[in-house]
Amino acid sequence: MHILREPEPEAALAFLQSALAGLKEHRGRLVQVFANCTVDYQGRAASTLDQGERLIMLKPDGTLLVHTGEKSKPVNWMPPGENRFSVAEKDGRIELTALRRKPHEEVVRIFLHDVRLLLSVPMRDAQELVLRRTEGDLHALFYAHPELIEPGLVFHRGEKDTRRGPVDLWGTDKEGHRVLVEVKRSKGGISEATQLWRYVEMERNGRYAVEGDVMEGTANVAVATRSGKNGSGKTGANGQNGKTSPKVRGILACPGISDKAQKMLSDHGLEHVAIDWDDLLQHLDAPRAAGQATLGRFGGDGLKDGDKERTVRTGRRRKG
Amino acid sequence: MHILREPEPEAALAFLQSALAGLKEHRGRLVQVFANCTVDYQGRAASTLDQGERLIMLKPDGTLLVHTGEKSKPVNWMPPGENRFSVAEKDGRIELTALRRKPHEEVVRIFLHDVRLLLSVPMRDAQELVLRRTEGDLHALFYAHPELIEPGLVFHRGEKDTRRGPVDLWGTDKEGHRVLVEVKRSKGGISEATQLWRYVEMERNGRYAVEGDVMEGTANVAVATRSGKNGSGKTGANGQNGKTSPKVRGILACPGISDKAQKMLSDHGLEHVAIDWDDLLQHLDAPRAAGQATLGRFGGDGLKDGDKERTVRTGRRRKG
DNA sequence: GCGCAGAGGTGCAGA
DNA sequence: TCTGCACTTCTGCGC
Ligand SMILES: [Mg+2]
Ligand SMILES: [Mg+2]
Repeated sequence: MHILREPEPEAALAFLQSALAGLKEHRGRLVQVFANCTVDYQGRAASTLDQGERLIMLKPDGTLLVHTGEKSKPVNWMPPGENRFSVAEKDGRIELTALRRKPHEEVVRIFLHDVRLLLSVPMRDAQELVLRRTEGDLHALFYAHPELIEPGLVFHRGEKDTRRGPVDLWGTDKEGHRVLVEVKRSKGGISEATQLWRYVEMERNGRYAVEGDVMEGTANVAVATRSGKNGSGKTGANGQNGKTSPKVRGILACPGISDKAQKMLSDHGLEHVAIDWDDLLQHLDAPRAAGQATLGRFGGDGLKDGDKERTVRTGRRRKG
Repeated sequence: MHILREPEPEAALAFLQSALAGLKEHRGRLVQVFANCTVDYQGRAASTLDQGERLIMLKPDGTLLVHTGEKSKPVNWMPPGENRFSVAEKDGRIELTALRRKPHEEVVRIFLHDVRLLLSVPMRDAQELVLRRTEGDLHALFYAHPELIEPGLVFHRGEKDTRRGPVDLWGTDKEGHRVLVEVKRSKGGISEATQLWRYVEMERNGRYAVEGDVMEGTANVAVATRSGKNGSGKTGANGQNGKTSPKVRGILACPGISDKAQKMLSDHGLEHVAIDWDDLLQHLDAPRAAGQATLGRFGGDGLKDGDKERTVRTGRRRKG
């Protein structure tokens, strides 16, 4: 570990040159510069940042972060990749530059007016984050236990590709109707409702599936029926033009939904199935063994009937 | 500035207690801990992270960041807010905890097994980032110069609220037809095309505007015409059922578009107007005075005719 | 490399 | 506080 406090410009330059050269040594080091600096960025956008005290951080994978004393996001940065760090002296001040060519030509130039502290610290870390309560957890759970969405439902596919992107779950209900389910880990907004509609609209209209252009004057068949004045009433049949069959249903499975989202669903005869994470975690939670998510004991319970509001739980998942 | 290298647990504890107490002193300090640690998180989701060397960073605004030697995003974190940091010793090891109640109950617990370095550094910074080439720059530019989108176009509103969210620009073309424009700073994907469709579908169908439910059996009128086999042909009139009038056009103004997005637009008779940032910046770029974006000299040039591909440029904008 | 979609997204503005 | 939305989003995954 190397530390240099309040260095003169020459010493700072030497330190940084050495630190950059050794950035990837011995499983990698974290290099930090506390300095009064200005920052210029050019790339996907462009920015300037006048003089102030910030923390500059360099990682062995090419990551550059510039943090101020506020907020959780860096004020300037460069994502990891084939980035080239360089340091040079110009007119008596040190210029630290990060440059990349891919996937966009980008450059961050940092002018160090006054270096307060320099660090180079080895970072050994073999562990990976284990994250639970992800959308993937819900996918696995619902796929294994479609009855949690609705009795009689069967899923044939996860991540089924419509021609408008992949829908989370793809199945058939007990009436034999096609069912598309889009799952969200948190409250659904209008964009999530719209995403579901994008998939369902495609599946309801074979016309759109054609490679070429849609014929002029043809009427769009996507239509909604009443879906309950208060949003929790019986959804009833989703009105659909008789020409397209069988009926295609769309379900947004998530905890809660905004008013606009509910309206969007209603407009197109789509449905919402509510998820309760607390219930889910309370019932599951147990299995701590490594490997795949344990979707063990799972009866038909945890399923409140009557108003398309249900309950579930999750396993776990490794990040990355 | 305080530095403590390879401290004993007792010294580390004392340092951290003092550092946390003085976190907001004198315009704020940045507190860092380099340590071999494990991390537990509970909140919107839940995670565990086994032992490894990481950087822990605390900001005066409540921000907590835990960085590994890889990636630009922290492996664990807590966003700024009314967070409470605390440190304590348990079974001979130090536990650093961050807790918040709003907007969600969340806690990050960090167990420090071996502290390598402790820092508390003052951070004075009065400057704010100036960012250019934002979507907002395009909004202002197009609003002031609708001819860059299309000759004869007039905008009445920016950020006009449809009942499905706010569309960027709202105007009338020279035929007297309603035009909705959604602007994107980078290439448009299927979700951006879908977003535009969400707005246009609403404006084309007064039926959806009704507070109550949509009637069963009504046909959706949104329809596409041929929009060119190669996507660059004459868009022609967007076929629309005669019942809804006047015609409502939708334009996605962005640099480039994916195939699926183009198909989505074509399916619904929506259009794409291409943006060329290089052209824009080349022509503008000049004004460096502070304050509002200068949308000065702007003729009808920079507008390649013939295939709904045009050109523009931007001003600048302050972040926050 | 492109494109889609999730994220403990974060940050912001408007109601 | 909630909602919609941009973001130099980042990041993972599939094609
Ligand atoms: Mg999905
Ligand atoms: Mg917009």
